[in-house]
Amino acid sequence: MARTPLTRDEVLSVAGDLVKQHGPEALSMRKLAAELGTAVTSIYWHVGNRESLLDALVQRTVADLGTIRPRGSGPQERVVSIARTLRRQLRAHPHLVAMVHERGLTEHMFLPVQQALVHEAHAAKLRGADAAEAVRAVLFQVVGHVLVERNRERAPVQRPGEEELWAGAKAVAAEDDRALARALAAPVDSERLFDTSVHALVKSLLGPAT
Amino acid sequence: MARTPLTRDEVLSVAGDLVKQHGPEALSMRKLAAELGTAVTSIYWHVGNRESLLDALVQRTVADLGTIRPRGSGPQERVVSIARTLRRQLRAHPHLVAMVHERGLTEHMFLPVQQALVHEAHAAKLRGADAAEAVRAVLFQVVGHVLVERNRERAPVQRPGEEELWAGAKAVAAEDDRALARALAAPVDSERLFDTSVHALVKSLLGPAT
DNA sequence: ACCTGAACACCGTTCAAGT
DNA sequence: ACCTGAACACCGTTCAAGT
Repeated sequence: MARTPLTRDEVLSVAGDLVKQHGPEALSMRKLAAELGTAVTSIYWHVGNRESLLDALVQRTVADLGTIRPRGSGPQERVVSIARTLRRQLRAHPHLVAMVHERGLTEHMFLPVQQALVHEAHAAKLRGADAAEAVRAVLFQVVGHVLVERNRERAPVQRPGEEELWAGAKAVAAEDDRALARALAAPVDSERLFDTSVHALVKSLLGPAT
Repeated sequence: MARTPLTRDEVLSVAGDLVKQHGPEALSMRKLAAELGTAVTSIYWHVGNRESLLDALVQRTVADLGTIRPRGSGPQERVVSIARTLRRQLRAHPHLVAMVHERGLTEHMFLPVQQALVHEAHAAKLRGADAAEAVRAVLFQVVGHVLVERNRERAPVQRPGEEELWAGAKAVAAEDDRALARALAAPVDSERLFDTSVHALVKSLLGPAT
């Protein structure tokens, strides 16, 4: 029954799989030990405790984050492309990204993106504090949107859902605009909404001064 | 030692206090029982179990959410005022708001805000699907920003922090823009950033078509 | 250096028994 | 109708003891 010697890497890798699948709250030291075929206490020798195990997983995630290659001709298009890529990356491993966030390593994780955004802001003739604020506005926008999306997806059936809220005859709110009521009753197309919002923000921030 | 009869309201109120102060993860049935001066099992008679206790707290929060009075002359100003108010409300009881979110009641909680935004979109001459998308874009923007803010505040010391990241001589990223490097090294003024972003978004969405 | 089981102090929940 | 303690099945962590 005796198994091959346990390694720190093996612990992290199996723990990472469990977290990716079911989230950090589903990771118990006892379950992990069972999965590894060792005594619970062996894990402690290799990784200290549960908290530092999770910390180590987070470090890995940050290190693994790829770089960003902006596409498009003008700065505005390229910023939108950066935003789209970032959204996709963040949505790929939601549990791990959430953990990175909780541990305050978001800034670190986003350094490459921020550099790419700085480059585009400069290309759009923004300088100094204006450029910094544009970069941060886009970053907040993207991360915020992803967090809202995540929350909506994780959430169970909305009660009452958008449909009931806006469909009924009592939907006075829609102010006699049937098309509006219909649009608000339909489920959110969050990818489309993401594009619209980013475009709108970028247009204001990087567009010609008015 | 025998205390006055336990009521469901009392359980909820004490539980609510504990959650407001230390978050839901700090609420254990045993601690709550101790606080109430009863046996752990008495709580179960009144509220079922831990999960439905938290559900009940969430219901209360949603019901307690006040209405919104937009200020300002034009639709753009008024939307910004709605956004500011919403941000303030969401930041007042972060733990409870997070729980509302997790339970998928966000939509319900935001009905009044959404109605107010619909009104302003109409005032800005938006109709149908365009109005709906503008309303949702603003809502996502505000909620997203608040979530990012919350995460940043909850997070421990950033390592490396923005300062080190952008200050060093190796900060090639800043592309010879000293003012930019300085701005990115300074801590985020997230209220100002919020205003900038919302203004930018609103200007694009509600402003004159270009 | 690495692994182990026993033990401690916590959980949420169920249940039969009390009044 | 309301409350109770005992018991069950879980936790994370420590520690002395093994090899």
